[in-house]
Amino acid sequence: MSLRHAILVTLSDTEGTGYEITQRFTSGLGHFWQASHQQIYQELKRMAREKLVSARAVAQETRPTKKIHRITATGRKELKRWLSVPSKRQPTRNAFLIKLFAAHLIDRDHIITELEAQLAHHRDLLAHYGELEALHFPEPEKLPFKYRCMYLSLTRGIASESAGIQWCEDSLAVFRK
Amino acid sequence: MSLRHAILVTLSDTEGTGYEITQRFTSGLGHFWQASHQQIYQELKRMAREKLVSARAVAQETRPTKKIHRITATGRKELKRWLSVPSKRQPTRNAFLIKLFAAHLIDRDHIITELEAQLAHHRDLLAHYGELEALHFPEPEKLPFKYRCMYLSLTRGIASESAGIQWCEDSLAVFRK
DNA sequence: GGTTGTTATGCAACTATTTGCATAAAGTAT
DNA sequence: ATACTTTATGCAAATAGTTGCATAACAACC
Repeated sequence: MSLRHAILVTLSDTEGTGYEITQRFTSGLGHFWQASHQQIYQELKRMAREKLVSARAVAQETRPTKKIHRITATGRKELKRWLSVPSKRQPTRNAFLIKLFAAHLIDRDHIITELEAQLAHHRDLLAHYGELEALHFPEPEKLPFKYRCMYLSLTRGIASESAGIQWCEDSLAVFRK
Repeated sequence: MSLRHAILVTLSDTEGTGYEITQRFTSGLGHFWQASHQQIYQELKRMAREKLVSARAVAQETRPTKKIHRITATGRKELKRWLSVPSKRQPTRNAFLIKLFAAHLIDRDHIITELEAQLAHHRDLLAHYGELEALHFPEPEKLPFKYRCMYLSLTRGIASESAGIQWCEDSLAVFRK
């Protein structure tokens, strides 16, 4: 049940509508926990029912009425509780590695194409993380503790993608040879 | 729908019961795609209905009757089809990184404990992969193509865990300072 | 003699996620 | 003019995965 906790994290600083939370997921937190707007709206409804967030409707002139969600004291307490208990690990699920495992059943071109796609994706993400780093964390050593933590989660992404790139390049070399 | 394809991969060489397939997942393929026995039994039932596998019951003297599943021609065709189309990537879901992102809300000891747990887990996995490597792939350059592919998927695991260890150690240094 | 582990299967209930659809109005680009 | 994107919400159905339980017999260990 981490989706609700991820939502609580996005709301712990700033209140927001389902739409805004969806955007925060797309740009920031979503790199660690992806969620669609349908999921987020549903979860917000449940969270409101359980008093983890409060919702107030705000009518707008030109745009549809929006519902602004704010974390409650209960929500904050629940977030802290969750942060303090060890989380069990997500099960790994990587379809590409299953394919590679059985790659001898198809021809090399397919594998190379997939490997290239993986490589391109790792490179895109790494470039994106690099931009975030340059933009938000130009001097990481000088950051206050809070941003230092956020920066660390970004470095995790950078490390993963770098390792992924290296592995893809090495593997491509094997198949091209 | 990769579970069924992972099952087809395990059956592409050797037939097996739900129980045996579960074990194969636990030891081998399960490093890329985890699945419980309940899931596997259900999926096998569906796959039998759709003629991707055939099942035959085998009575045993001392043990319960078992159902041996074998991949059919249709199943093999479906596996090849799946292997040849680019797979969309699994959404990332890493609860630990959400926690780290919001780590400033709790005290450092909790974060250090979690980081140590992550580190221990990465080390365990790396050690395990190292054993698999020594056992099954002592001389990777000399492997026939099929085993070369399997070996590559193992090296992916090794690369990921190594990167994870490095990052955990670096991050722990930040928090301990 | 009792507990634990292995072999072997499965149902039922629940939670989580995905996919497809629907509405509605304004802004922006071709 | 027309098409696409953005803002803003949501329902419904389907698929996927988790958790808890149940059965049954033998083998190994203490």
